[in-house]
Amino acid sequence: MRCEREVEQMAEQQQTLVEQVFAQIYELILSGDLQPGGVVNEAALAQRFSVSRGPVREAIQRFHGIGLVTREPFMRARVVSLSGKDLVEIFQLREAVEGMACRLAAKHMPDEEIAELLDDLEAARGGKPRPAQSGLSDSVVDIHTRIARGCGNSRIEQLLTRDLHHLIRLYRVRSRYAPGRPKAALEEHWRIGRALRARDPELAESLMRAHIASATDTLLSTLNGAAAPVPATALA
Amino acid sequence: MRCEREVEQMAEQQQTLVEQVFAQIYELILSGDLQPGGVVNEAALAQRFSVSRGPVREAIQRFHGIGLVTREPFMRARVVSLSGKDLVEIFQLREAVEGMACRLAAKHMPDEEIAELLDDLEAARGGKPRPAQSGLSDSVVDIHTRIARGCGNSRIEQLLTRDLHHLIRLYRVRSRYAPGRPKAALEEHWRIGRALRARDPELAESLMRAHIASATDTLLSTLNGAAAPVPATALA
DNA sequence: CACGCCTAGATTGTCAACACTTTACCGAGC
DNA sequence: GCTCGGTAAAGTGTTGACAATCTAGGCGTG
Repeated sequence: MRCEREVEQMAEQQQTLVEQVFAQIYELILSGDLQPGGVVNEAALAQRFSVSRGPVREAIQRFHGIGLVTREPFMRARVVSLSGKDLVEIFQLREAVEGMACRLAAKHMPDEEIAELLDDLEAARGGKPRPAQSGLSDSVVDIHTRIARGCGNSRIEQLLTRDLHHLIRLYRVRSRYAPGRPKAALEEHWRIGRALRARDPELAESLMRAHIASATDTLLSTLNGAAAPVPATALA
Repeated sequence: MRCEREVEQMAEQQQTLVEQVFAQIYELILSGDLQPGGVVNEAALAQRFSVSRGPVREAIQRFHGIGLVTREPFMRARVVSLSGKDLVEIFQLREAVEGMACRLAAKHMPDEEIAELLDDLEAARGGKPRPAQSGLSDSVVDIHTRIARGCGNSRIEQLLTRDLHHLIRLYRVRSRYAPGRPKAALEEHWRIGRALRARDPELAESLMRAHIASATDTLLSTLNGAAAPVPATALA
């Protein structure tokens, strides 16, 4: 009755090949296996995933729509390569959107989530590496992601955690921390957390914006100074 | 040497079929031929454009990436249908991003563009329908688009003029103006223009945010009041 | 030795056929 | 008469083959 691909299908959750290929290519990009600016070879990927080129092409078009891949007729598709200018632009956008997310989070985020966030910040400030909370608690995700998730606006959440995060994570793989910045960032995080607990939207927004603006400054000086790979995500 | 499709290719600018199909489907969506929530039939579109289903599928995947089309395995693809909640979320996002765009525009927009903008606002306020500026001057585009273009941050510009505009335009086709709102909007536009000319980033940003927040309020009451199609773009 | 043509390989673009899934319709049974 | 199952049709998912294009390397000519 069913074809011989049944087993495979079940193991793959009845997903479409396009979905799987999309996810796998995404992994390749994040892991650095496909580097920014590197070519995306349809045939090679198809062979690697044991599928035909059709699904691979469709997945690549989707990446094109998302903005992670650029494409010109008959030229090879390439993973986007962000210039310093691009990164600054992204950080400016983040400043506006995360500020708004923070404002909304101060209004809508549940009390317990804020409390948990403050606990984690406390632990981080103390330098202790969090008491390995058993199970897959999502309290390990960073403050920016948690605020984005807690802001109650799914479109803002998507933009911050998916679209922009995608781009910034491209440059995370071999990131190094900017000296001195993490400590200042921690202090700023702490202030933001308190503003959330105080349910002060105005303050929360302005603190977050200042926080990211300061990260942008650090980013700029890093860009101008070293030719080293940009530690974009280590800044905020 | 060349194949018999040469003529056709030349006429179509050597574009890829995927590109053409993408553009044509986009037109169908904007024109209301493909309605929000409506199904996107691959075979029908392929036949309509005289291509095979391959390019159509790839174009649809790109729309999926952009967020204009939703898709579930083996279910038909559908044009996104925005709920009232979605629209409010989009307007909140716009408030943040257009505010930032306005701030940046106050810093970076060229003097002559600002002057031109103020001229057009003046004409609009006077009620005169602009002296049909010959040629394809882009001064006819609305103030929001012009500020987005003039902010100097291409990513913000893309988000405002492409991604979000796409979504909002879905609901423009048979839009009706909210009574009284356009006049207030015109006045707010005017104030924003003056803040730009004064090169006051703080003021420009806060005015724009207030402008969009006010449009959001109107949107909300429209949503709660009438069941009529939402005149989203007529608000700001 | 440099430069340009030009041929062969690699890669992308398009298509038509086939496999699979859902949906809608229709008749049997209660 | 209504519901439940099954079958046909419509639609989506996937594939391999073929066409068009770009790219790299060899060859001859100046």
